[in-house]
Formats: sequence, C-alpha cells, structure tokens
Amino acid sequence: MRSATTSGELRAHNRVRLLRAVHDCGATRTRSQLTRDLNLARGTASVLVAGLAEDALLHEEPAAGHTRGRPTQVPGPHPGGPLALAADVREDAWELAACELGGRVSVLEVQPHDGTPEGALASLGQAVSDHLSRRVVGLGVALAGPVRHDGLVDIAHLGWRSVDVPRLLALGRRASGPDPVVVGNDAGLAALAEARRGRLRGVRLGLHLHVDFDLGGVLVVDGRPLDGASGPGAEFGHMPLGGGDRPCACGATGCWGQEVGANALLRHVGLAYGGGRGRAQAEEVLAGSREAVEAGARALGLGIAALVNAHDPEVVTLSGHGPALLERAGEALTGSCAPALMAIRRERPPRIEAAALGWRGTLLGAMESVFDAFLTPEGLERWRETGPDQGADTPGSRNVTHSTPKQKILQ
Amino acid sequence: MRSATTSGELRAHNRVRLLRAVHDCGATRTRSQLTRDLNLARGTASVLVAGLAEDALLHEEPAAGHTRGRPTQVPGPHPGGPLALAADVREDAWELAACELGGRVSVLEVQPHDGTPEGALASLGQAVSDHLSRRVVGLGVALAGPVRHDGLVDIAHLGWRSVDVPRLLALGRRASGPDPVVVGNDAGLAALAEARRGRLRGVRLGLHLHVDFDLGGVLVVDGRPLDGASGPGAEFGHMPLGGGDRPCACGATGCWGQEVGANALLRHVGLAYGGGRGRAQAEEVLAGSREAVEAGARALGLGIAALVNAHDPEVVTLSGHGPALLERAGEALTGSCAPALMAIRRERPPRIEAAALGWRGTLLGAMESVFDAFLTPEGLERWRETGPDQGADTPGSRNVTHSTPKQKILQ
DNA sequence: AGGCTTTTGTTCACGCCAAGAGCATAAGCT
DNA sequence: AGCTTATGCTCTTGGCGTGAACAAAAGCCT
Repeated sequence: MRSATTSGELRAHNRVRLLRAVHDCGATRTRSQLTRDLNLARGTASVLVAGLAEDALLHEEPAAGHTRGRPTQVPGPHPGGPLALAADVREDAWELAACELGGRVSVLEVQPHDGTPEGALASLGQAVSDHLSRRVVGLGVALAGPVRHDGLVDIAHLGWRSVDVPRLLALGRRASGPDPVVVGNDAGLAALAEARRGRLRGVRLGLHLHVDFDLGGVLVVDGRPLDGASGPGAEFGHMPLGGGDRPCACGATGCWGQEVGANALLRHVGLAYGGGRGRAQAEEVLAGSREAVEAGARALGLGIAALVNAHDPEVVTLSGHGPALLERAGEALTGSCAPALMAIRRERPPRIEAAALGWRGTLLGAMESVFDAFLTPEGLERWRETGPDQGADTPGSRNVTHSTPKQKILQ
Repeated sequence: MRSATTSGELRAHNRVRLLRAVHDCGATRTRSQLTRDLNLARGTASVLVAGLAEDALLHEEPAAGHTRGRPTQVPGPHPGGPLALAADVREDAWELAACELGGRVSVLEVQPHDGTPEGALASLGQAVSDHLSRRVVGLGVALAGPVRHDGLVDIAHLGWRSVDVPRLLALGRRASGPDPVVVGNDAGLAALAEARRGRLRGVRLGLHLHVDFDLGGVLVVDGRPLDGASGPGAEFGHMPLGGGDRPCACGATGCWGQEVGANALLRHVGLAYGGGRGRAQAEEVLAGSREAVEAGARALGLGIAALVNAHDPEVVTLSGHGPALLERAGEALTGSCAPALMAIRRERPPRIEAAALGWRGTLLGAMESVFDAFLTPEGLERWRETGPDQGADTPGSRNVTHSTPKQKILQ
C-alpha cells in the first residue's frame, strides 16, 4: 500500500487499515480493541466505522462477553458487502466459492472436468457468470502451474501450454465479468493463505512448500509471497536441489520437484505417473510404501537445507502432501536436512511445520488475492462509485459520481 | 517506512520523502523537479525546504542551466549536515570513508591489518573515534562473511568465529560511539548500493551476485536486499548449484561458491588457496588461465539458471570478480546457463550484467545502510534533538528538547 | 434496588497540514 | 525596455486526527 502524503489520502488510508484489520482477524475483534490496536482516537474510530457502515462495507453487532463498562460492538461483514469469488482448479475438477470480508467461505459449486483448458475453464466461467452480482469485487483462480502476469498459464503435466485463462473464462459470459481476475498458482496462493491465516502469520521471512504432483514453493516476505518479474514465483521445485538428474518436463534437468511430489511416489513404486492422474494411487503409496515416502522425505529435506542456507527463513511450512511426508517420515526428512545445513544455521534451524490450512489453502489464497486488490484506497473508492446497496438506508444522502468505468486488472 | 496515520506524521513523512529524493538522485535535481516528482504543491515544497534548511539538513544552491522563467535552486547537502561513516573491511586492509547526503564520498583512511579480528577492528575503531563529530549519524561496516542481527560475524576463510564486531570496534573508543552501527556483509551491501545507485535502480526483483574469494548473493526486492530471519541473507553461495561436491568450510557440501570465486580459480591452477590470501595471484589467473576462468564462468552460469528458474528476477548483476568472468568468458557462462533454464524462462531470460559500481559497491552499500536508518521520521527527529549547528543562524528561535537519549540500534 | 464504577461511544473545539490562488521575482526573449 | 515564462512566497481554505467533555450502558457493591 502506498502511503498517504496529503490529508485527504489519510482518511482513505485509515479506512483501509481498519477494514484490513477486521478482515485479517476474521471479524473477531471488538471496535475498542481495533481502536487501540490501530492507535486511533476513539473519535476517529467512530467516524471511520460510521463511514464504512454507510458504504455497506461493515456492519456492527453486539459483542458476546462483557466485563464492565459500556458494551462494545464487533465490526463484521455487511450483509450487502463485498464478496470475493475464489476458484481452485485441479486436474480433474474445480471448486468455486464466495467469500465475505473476514474470510467466511461458502462453497458455491464443485464440478468435474476433462482436464483440457476449454473443458475446465468454460464450465467454470459459466458458473462464475451465474454467481455474479454487484457485490462481487473480483475472482481469484488457483491453478497448478506457473502463471505469467498476462494471465498465460503452463501446466506441464496436463499439457497446458500458454493457456489464456481470462479469455477462456470469459467464454459464454455476459459483457462485464468480475474485476479484477487474479490468476495465481496453487503453491503461491497456499503460501498467501498461510501468511494471512496460518502458520506464517506475523512471520517476517518464511518459506512455504506445496507438495502436489509436483513441488511448488515460495518465500513469504512480510506476509506476501514473493512475485517474480514475469509472474508469481513459486517455482522452487525447479532448482536442482533434490540430488537427482532426471530431465524434467519444464525443460531443465535434475529438478527438485521430480524427487518429491506424488509423481515421484508413483514412479518409486513402479506405477504410471504424469498426466495429472493417480491422486488416489498416490495416497495409497503415501499410506503404504515406507520406502517411497522416505525417499521423498529425504529429497525434500535436502532441498529445504539448501534453501535455508540461502534464505535463512524463520519457519518452513508444508502444504498438500507435505504434512503427510512430515508425519510419516519426519526423521528421514530432518536426517537429510541437518547435515546439509551450514554450521551457523544448525545452531538455530528454522521450524519445519505442517501448514495450518492444509489443502484448503489454495482456495483461501485465491480469496485473499482478491481482497488484497480490494482492500486498497483505489479498491474502496471503486466500491463507493459502483455503489452497492444504493440508497437503502440513507436515500439521497450521498453525492455519488458514477463516472469512473471499471478497469481490467490482471496479474 | 511505516506510513503516516495522523496529520502530524504527514509532515515528518514528507520531510523524509523529500530528503530521500535528494539523496537518491545524488543532489542533482532542482527544487521544481522535485516538487513535481513528489506531487507536492509549490507552497508545501517551500515550507518543507525551509524547514530542512533550518535544521541543517539541506542547503540550496542556484541551478546551473536555465531556460526561461525564474531560476530554480538545487537542494543539496548542508555544509553542517549529516555524515555517514562507512568502512570496508577486507582480508588485509580496511578503508574508512565519510559520506554526505547525496552520496559524495571522502575517503578518510586506508590501513593494512593482520587479518585477526582484534587487529582489524581495533585500529578501525580508533580511526572511527578520531573522526566522530556531532555530524556523524552512524557507521556502516562491510565484512566478507555472514552477519547475524546481534552483530556476530563468521568469516570462514579468515578463521573469524562469532566475532562481536561492535564490541571490538568500541575498544579504546570514547564513551559514545556512532549510532547506529550497522554491520553487513559485502555481497548484501554491494547489492544495496547497486539497488540505489546502480543497475538495479527501479528494478522490482533483481538478483545480485558478488564474487570475491567466495560467492555471495541476494535477491533485491523493491530496492532492498532481502534479509534473513537471523541476519542479512546474501548466502546464495551455499546452495549446491555449481555441480561440485566438495565439502565446504561452512559445514555443508557441494556449495556453489566453492566453484566460482577466487579460491576456485587458484585451486583450478594448483595454487594454494583459502585463508584470504592470494588476491594478486587470483587476478593473474583471471587474466591468464582461460580454462580456469571458463570453469568458473560455467559454474556461475549453472547456478544463475537455477536461481532464475526459482525466482524469475528481472536482472542479474555481478560485482567483484563477476564482471571479469562475464567479459572473459561470457559465452561459457551463458552457454551453461541457457540449457539449465526452464523452457518458459528461456523466452525472456533476465539480463546478466556487470554491476555499475564494481568493487566500490560494498563501501557505498555501507553508506546507504546508514542513510536508510537516518532517512526515517525517527532518524530526522533525533537529528533535530541532538541539534547540529545549534543556534548559528537563528539563535533561540527553536524550542529544542534535549530529552530523548541516544539508543543503540544494531542489525 | 439504587447508586457507584468502569468502559465505551459521541460530539466538538483545536491545531496541524497540504492545496491552491494570487502575487512577487527573476530570468530569457523580442 | 517591455513581454513572456517558470518559479518562489504568502495567505486563505478545507480536511483530518486529537483529545477533552459528556452521554450511554453495562457490571458491581452495599
């Protein structure tokens, strides 16, 4: 968030701070707590809350437990307030959910698909279209592959090459779709969710690794996954850290991800792998074959050591199949990790933990990415202009200018 | 910089913005340019500049070339303004310099030392003490090894183990030393300098690699090198990216830095290496042995490819011996880099460039690290309180409270 | 039950800040 | 010498957060 330089921007800035605080705590904190936490005067908080309530962004409800003193209120999502649509697209199905401010998720639809870009995205686009309303402030889509800033996606194991996700989503949709449409990869979005509502909360530098068929990972800096120059990063799986030397579908050789994910497990026990099939079998291997699991865990530990040497994160979190590897072969993991650490890192090695949000993280991350775009001075200003819930409470009391047209933001 | 939330902080914030703009451009821009660039009203700029001039932070001089209209002024360092002390400690000598706002450097002393922590740091501490004055707003020290947040430093090739740099610097110094004392490693500081005054200026995500005896490297995010949890990062040299499998002095195996720096060059031609000796010979090898140079360049390129896969930086900059490797064996470098890239990275690979500041970067980075601490609302407030150039221009015109004591900040 | 204490919300006067208009200034240009 | 142009300065204006005074709404105590 760019910081305020004029007194006018101050107000917008404080509106965002308050709304973000409500969102980040899941609408659990009372107004008086928020006032203290944000270092506001009570009077300022009054004005801010009143303004946000009038704009259908907040709605206060009485707090549950009291002690003494005048009872305080808990600001939470407004019944007519903003909604983020979030979609998680996996190899054989997608899931679409609506999320309100504060993070409450309602699953709207789950549908299988045939794995082709068109098959997966056209049906999702239709579902998105069905659930559009003035309340929708954006769509976040999680996909299992590298995403470029222009929305093009490659998913090697599904054979997706430079797939234009926003365009395919728009098939059969009415004129104006959700705005913005944020496309991100599963590992990066899982990391984002973990940073906001999981184990990486409050962590200045964390490392998140997401184990699915492949391995994805990112650094989380000050609560935000680190983007690359041409798109979200999250490609730690394509460094040669696992000790192998297989050619990888990505075009490089010896990629770490080749040795760690579900594909590696399947390969290890001689099953067919690749193409995005075999989730069920992989889970059987994970439960059954100690040897395959330990091999994966060792490769995971080896790479973690290299990344810890280089980046010195405070915590390493694992999502997807990662927690299972940690639970069933934790000693193999740490046993391969420790000797590969620099001596000075061994004194205080980072914690290696299961992510708090598990597989749900990718969907929650898609939601957070939408709210990240919304919870800005610009996002709130647009909400005011497009005017949801117009005139219901206070007819004619506002001078709304319906001037600025919606603008497409892709990242 | 934490952003303003009250109207009082607004002024402090804008003072910082203006001063930072003057510093970052090297005191070249005119007041009218700055006013436009920072989106200030002319009146606001007037007040800000007047205030900063009264506090002995800025001094305006007439601009050189005019066109039409009333001539404008160029704000630059005040003759009694803040000075940053910056030291570059190498294996056999140190250099101490004083830097004014805007970045002009005056070398104060250069002295050889015996390579021991005491030998190097006591004499440097004495020199620092000799040049202390009320104008000094901090000391930055660049060292060739990992630094922890508490100021402890390890330099494997010099045998420094958990050396308490601030303490040794204080030997024989009078009661109050410079404040803050910022200790950083050479690669990280070179990256910082490059981010502010070199090729990484304005780059959102860059990768900087510093080749000396070993190899150091960091990501530069939004103009700042990425710190680790327990200290500045800059340890990319200790990932297994170079294709070797030698045990490293750091305690791990196969470290990339083993294959790239001056030590690797010396080893490649059968000369003694390690212990921080052999800078002259290494430069001869660099000039003479094509084979050794190409081996180093290949290892460098291989690691760069892995890092580009993972992080997707916009530019990769090389300092120390890096530019020589690039110049004398650029094809070997790119030849080993390209095939190790993911296919999607090959389409638009990042530029690999020599750093603009060369070996000077470490010293300049040490300076920037001091100004980074100073150019904050807190830093400027302290300057006001400790009151440089008190009452010279405007005796008794200010109500200065000499209350807040100096406070030690180490990082 | 009634009064007291405690905490929170509301209102308003105040001070501070940046914006912006009007005017002054100092050059180049004709 | 007078005009044009860009910049600096000053003063008024509107907006914002602060903090004090007051009101409100509960729990607590006698």
